Amino acid sequence: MSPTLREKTAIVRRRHVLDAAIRVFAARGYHGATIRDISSEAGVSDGAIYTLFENKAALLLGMLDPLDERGAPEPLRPIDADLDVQGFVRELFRQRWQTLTPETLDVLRVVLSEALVDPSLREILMARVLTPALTLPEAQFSRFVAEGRLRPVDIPTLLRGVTGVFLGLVMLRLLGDPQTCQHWDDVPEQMSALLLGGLVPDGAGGETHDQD
Amino acid sequence: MSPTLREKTAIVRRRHVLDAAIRVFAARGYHGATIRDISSEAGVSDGAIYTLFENKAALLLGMLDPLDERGAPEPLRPIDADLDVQGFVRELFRQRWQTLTPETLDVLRVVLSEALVDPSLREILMARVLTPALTLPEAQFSRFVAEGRLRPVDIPTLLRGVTGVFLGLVMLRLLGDPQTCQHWDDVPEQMSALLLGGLVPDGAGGETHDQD
Amino acid sequence: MSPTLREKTAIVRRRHVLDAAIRVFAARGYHGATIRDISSEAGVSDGAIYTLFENKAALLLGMLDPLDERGAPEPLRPIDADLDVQGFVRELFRQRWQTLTPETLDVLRVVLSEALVDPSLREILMARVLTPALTLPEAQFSRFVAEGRLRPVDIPTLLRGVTGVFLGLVMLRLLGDPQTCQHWDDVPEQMSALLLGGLVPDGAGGETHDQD
Amino acid sequence: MSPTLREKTAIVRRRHVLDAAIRVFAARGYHGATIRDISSEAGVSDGAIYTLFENKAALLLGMLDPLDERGAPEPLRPIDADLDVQGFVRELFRQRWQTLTPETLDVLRVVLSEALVDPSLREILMARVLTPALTLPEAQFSRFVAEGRLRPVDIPTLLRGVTGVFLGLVMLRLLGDPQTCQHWDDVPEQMSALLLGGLVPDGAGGETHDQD
DNA sequence: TATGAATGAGTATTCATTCAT
DNA sequence: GATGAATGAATACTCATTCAT
Repeated sequence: MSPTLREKTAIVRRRHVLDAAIRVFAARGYHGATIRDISSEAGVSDGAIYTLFENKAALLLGMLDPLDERGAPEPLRPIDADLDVQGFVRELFRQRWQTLTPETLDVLRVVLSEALVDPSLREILMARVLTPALTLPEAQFSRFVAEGRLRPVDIPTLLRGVTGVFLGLVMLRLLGDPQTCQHWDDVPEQMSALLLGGLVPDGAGGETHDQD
Repeated sequence: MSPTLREKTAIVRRRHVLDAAIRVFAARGYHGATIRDISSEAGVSDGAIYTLFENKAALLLGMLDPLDERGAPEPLRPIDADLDVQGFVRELFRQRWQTLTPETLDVLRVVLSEALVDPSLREILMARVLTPALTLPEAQFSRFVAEGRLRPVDIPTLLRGVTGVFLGLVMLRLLGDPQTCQHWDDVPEQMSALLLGGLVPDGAGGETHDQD
Repeated sequence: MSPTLREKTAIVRRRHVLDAAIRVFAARGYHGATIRDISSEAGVSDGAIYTLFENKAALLLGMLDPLDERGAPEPLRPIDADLDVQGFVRELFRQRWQTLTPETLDVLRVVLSEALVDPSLREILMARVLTPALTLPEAQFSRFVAEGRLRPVDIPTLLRGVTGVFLGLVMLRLLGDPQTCQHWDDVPEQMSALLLGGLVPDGAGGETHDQD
Repeated sequence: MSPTLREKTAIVRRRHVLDAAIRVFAARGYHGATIRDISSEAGVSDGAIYTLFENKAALLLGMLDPLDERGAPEPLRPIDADLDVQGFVRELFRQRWQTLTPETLDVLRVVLSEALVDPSLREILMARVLTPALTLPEAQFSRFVAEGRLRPVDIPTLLRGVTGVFLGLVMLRLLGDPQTCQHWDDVPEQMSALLLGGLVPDGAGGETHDQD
């Protein structure tokens, strides 16, 4: 065992193994990765994994913790109250994009992959990541509508749209769309602009949102 | 049995097994499903699967065929040329939603799950499904821009947005967001309205898309 | 696969594997024996074991079946009704000894070993082997007592004694007592004689069993 | 701490760990019990076990020591020389039964279980427990025969019978025969009576022991 | 000496795939 | 072609043992 590892406390060790697991899972998928793969990548023994995690599935769940730590708090950050709508939406996209570090994208790759076919993981992902993303900004949007600074759209629907764009573009990136990957840093600005201004030029008869 | 009929039988059998595979994969995931599960569901023997498909992975690839058959051709259908922008966008969303039969959603659940962690499947999915979706409507949108009926947005970016919303909402549905599941049939209309009109009321200073 | 094995039906195959398991378990103990050991001994693959038996424990339970087949029926055989006490007891011992083929002794070695520390196996052994041995001869002994041909001993106690001697001598043999192993075939006669006649010579004041 | 006390502590610790091991082995079996189980039960660390015992097997062997201490010395106790046969046999059974404390039964459960399938343990058990039990009373019985107070039976055979009954009834108890468990304290008296008096009433033609 | 975290060899079981019938 | 029993490689997990502190 290297001195570097030795001086690490259990929690650091745990984090170290988790990082290795994220890399390996992202590269081979949850099922394609063996405990041996992960322990090798982390530079520990097979058995050590099991002193830190209950089992292989716990490694997957453990990957969600940093997602909370880094992802969730951000949207909670009180966005400047007298921001205008444009500023708010742009800031929302920007914040969400900021959470998407390479490691977070690796986590999402694996967690989304498994959540699609594992109901229990799905519930956890829903409760810890998606539901916050779908509800926290509700208050702010409601205020904007009340103040007439936003078209009177259905807020939950709006949030599905906003989160949908975010999630969809993450998928496009994870699925390897070259254009999305290449212009990744511009995407939040582009998407907020798209959503804010709409497609139809003013006066072009674009009164299309009085449905519903 | 004539060779033609024999061959036809093979095709029908293949389709039959594929349908069973879709159900089983969707329920247990690709890795959680065994050949035995699938052969039981299809009412054939284990060995029979291997006369119809090279191996387990070929079942997964086979699931993409009907996606082509039903999904891809649709966007190709020449949308009425003198449709206005609103009509075109709405029709685009409607068509894509129409492809999302329960079976297609099952296919997407499994294929997206695997594509996230399997580069080779990713490429195939990209080539056969996503690239068409991201490029075919380009021409029409370009014409709209040229005619001044659409804000002068970057077309590829626009298509990432449109496809992103679509993909993101599919994800929200597959991940079990109750609101998305419940109002599934209203979503295309809501999303096209959102995209077309934008969030900012006319005259509210929403000139936000001159960035880039 | 050898032609010899090939022609065996599943039930014969099962028996074949069970025989191998008995040999291996007897040699290494239940826990010391690996599935690989058994499959090698039987000349089949690891996986084949699991098409014939639920799991390793089922191999152990399966070993009890022949014990029933060969062991239980014997004591049931209607022993000649007008046999005298001496004849009956001798016949009882002889029959029980007959069941103790080398293979049965191997089975007993393993089953007794595990039953001592596994309550569930204990129950099964009790129900299928010991209880019959402890109760079936009750009727005959009762008749002997009623006819005054047997001292008025407590029948259940007597049967514990008879079965105890049997079980104890099996243990002595299994534990390797040289004398017991060497004179194994004489043991039933010796023990029935011992039990029948008692230790104290007639008239030596040996009226010791009027207690109770 | 003086060397003596330190040493004493080690001995006490050893005994303490051994007691814990007996309880755990009896409950889960030798193979079902982990070092962790035992160290937890004893309230020491895993590593501490290995300062007191060479390895797991040494714990098993260690369990035999108290069996010597309590079990073996007893039969050696010079039984009153002018005891009559009945008294001697009864005393023999009583002494053996006295050694069967609950803890001794736990030890026997585990040791017999393992000895059945482990030749090396078998030899040790034979040398330290069974051989003494099978030979020590020989002298006394020989004298009785010489004095004509005992039928002229083969002494080694007689001792197999006596020890066999003992061992067999211990097995019946350990295997959970309800009757044996319930009347456990009466068993020595019953069995000595049975052996002493025989089954056949005097004068009923029970001259059955002139075999051999 | 005691600790208990780390080690890694060992194993029951699964399951994609084959192939004799 | 169809069958399904047999194959055996692959793998998560356990636990006796060690050793740095």
